[in-house]
Amino acid sequence: MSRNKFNDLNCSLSDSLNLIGEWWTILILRESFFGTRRFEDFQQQLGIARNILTARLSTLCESGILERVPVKQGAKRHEYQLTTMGRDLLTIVIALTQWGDRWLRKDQGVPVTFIERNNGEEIPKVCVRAKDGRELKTRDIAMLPGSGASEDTRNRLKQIAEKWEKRMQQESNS
Amino acid sequence: MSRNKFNDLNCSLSDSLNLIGEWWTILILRESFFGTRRFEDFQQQLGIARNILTARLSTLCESGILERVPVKQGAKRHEYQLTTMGRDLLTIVIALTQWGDRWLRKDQGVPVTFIERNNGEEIPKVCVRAKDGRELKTRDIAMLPGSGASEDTRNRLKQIAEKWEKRMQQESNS
DNA sequence: AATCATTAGTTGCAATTTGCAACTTTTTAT
DNA sequence: ATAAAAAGTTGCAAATTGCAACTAATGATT
Repeated sequence: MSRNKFNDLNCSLSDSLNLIGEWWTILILRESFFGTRRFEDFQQQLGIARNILTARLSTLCESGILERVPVKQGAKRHEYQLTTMGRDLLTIVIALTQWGDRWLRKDQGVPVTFIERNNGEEIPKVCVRAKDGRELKTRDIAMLPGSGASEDTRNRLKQIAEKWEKRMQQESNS
Repeated sequence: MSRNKFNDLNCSLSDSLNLIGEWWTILILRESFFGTRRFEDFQQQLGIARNILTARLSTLCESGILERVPVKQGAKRHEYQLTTMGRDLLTIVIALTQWGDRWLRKDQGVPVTFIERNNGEEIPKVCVRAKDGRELKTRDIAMLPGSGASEDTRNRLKQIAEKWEKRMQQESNS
């Protein structure tokens, strides 16, 4: 059977993963952020199979994350460039990299450091923050149905909230 | 041939993706953040095949993102709970969800809104920020070799920097 | 203690996906 | 004009995924 494209979950997370959750896709995006634009360069930097690269680049273009741009005026050959939508994935690329740095490189040391180009200051940890900049953890966050919530989503969120209540009570009793 | 476990790229991003980049893994983690702990509940909520769920939960436990905890004192049956390492992935789950909200739900409306549990305020956009809270974009960020950089990494970073210089010059000339 | 339902997996098989390498077709460079 | 590089495409073998049926424990009920 075909790989479920996570559809029925009424969650933007599944939608995102349908577009960028495939093998190689995020590494291709990382290369894009590094300035790589040409098929051959992606292929050599990543060592990805050419047919897979073709497929991924096509999906990324179709979904509006990359766009094909002529190499120069009127040329038929093209480059793959990040769109605004694609550049907005920077957060995710950096967050994943930082997480790997923190948890998988404890001993070996960090391979790459991100700094601000202006002043050379190290980029702080990307994390969920309140308006005032405090880092928020799981238990600081709750969920409400949004404007596009289905009946299913509403029910699920209610369930989750109740379960959470119950757990908090248990904890305070013990 | 086996799926390349992106090894030779000396980048924490590839390491992260090796652990959480597989199909279903991030959705399983989302369920964990929602409070799901039992095999059967993951299975029903996600509709994932049981063998795949088994495989993913095992990988997640082996890599220290989840841990198996007895359901109660001395019970042999267990639950899957996020570790600190796992909870630190909240950033990524929320960032991916928000990205989907922004770019894939323009019309339909957002299914779920994240708020602060304390005060009900909406959670701001997760993004790369400077210390003072400014959102940083791709061009505000540069990379330096870190303490664990291989010779290859150093060379690559040098290349990238040079390429960037060149591009900036071209832009200023035109 | 015996029976039954639930939970948590396992197994086998069919359908997809991936990787590799060789081949084609345009462009670009000399 | 010729050669080399760029950008894919194609065919086939190997690996992964999904499904459904099966098994083995636990927990609940009588």
